[in-house]
Amino acid sequence: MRPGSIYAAFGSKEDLFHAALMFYYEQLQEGLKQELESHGTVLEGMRAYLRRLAAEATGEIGKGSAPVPACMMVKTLLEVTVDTPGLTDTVNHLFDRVEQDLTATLDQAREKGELPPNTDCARLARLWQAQIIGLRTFAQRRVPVQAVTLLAEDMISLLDPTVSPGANSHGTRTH
Amino acid sequence: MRPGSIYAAFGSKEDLFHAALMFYYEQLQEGLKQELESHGTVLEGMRAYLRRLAAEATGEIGKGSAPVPACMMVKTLLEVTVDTPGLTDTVNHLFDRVEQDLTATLDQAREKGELPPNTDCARLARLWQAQIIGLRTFAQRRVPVQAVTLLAEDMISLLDPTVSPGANSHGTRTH
DNA sequence: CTGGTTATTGAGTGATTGCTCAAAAACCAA
DNA sequence: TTGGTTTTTGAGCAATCACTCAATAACCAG
Repeated sequence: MRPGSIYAAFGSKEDLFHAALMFYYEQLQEGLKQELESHGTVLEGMRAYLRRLAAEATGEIGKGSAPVPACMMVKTLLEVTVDTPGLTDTVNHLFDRVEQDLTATLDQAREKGELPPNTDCARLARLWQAQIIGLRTFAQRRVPVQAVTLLAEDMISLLDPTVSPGANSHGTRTH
Repeated sequence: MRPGSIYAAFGSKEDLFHAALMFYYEQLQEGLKQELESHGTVLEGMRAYLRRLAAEATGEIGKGSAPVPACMMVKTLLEVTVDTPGLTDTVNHLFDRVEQDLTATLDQAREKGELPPNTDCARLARLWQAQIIGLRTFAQRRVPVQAVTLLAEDMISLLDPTVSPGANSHGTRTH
């Protein structure tokens, strides 16, 4: 495809990028949905999603696939400035939607009794979002695969409402 | 300053960027050192550092200062590719150094009895690093200042070896 | 096959980028 | 002040970038 076709179809580079970002978000959403559907509890699904992100980032999925690159939404968030107001709005809107998705998911978990009834799910959703961002970004480093895997497990332990941190993975469990 | 001066001083755009990254890392290091020196325990210093990052990112430092932009190292990590091998090496080396700095700091905490003696400090350091990345990146979103502040507090609670997550901030403590 | 619609292309254009360099300016020890 | 060194500058150059458009090709219902 040459530039003309693309401009005919999308209008401008920014519009194309906008469409790509939307598509990317839908893929993210789909990935979480898949994990939630294939696990017994909501929290198990979310934990599986974190593990999946770690596996994808390290390229340890089908063993033949290349590592998934950094999160497009994060990359965009870090590059937008005052002179890209359209993209700034778009990426912020998408992050809001991710937050809403996670909040709704955690609300479900709370309703099912997987979380304490007084849990502030919006707040917990932001904590999960930060973990996802931290995990995927960390995975961009040139580190052993195991460092990413263990990081995901540590995050899962931290976010698990039934595990006490005195017995967490930085101590007794390893070495 | 015009391009000629800069090229005379630094050689190339990449060399200039390299020097800027180094300087940036030294500032990071200095910031952590300051917080460690002005607090009673190592872990208190590290918690204060997380709060400081949150405050800087939201522009709530002296109330007159603009929000600190996204982390230069993270932005670089997410942008380097196979055709910028020099920068890839540099940024990975700097992340390694941050990991070593955090590991050494946590080792101190362990030696002082602030952490269990069997703590895997390198692993815990990576968890801290991921929290810092997640916090600062999250703070780039157009969200209420309080969302960032609470996120930092939640991370601090999670990383606190003396607080049980059943009594964490997403439930009983708030609302 | 035909006519009309849609998609793709090659060739280009103006703006920006990364960089160079000779000349001018600033600096500075003797 | 002078002579030599260092810094800065303006002008410019090749390459890339974002984009356009007339011409061509592909498609497709009748």
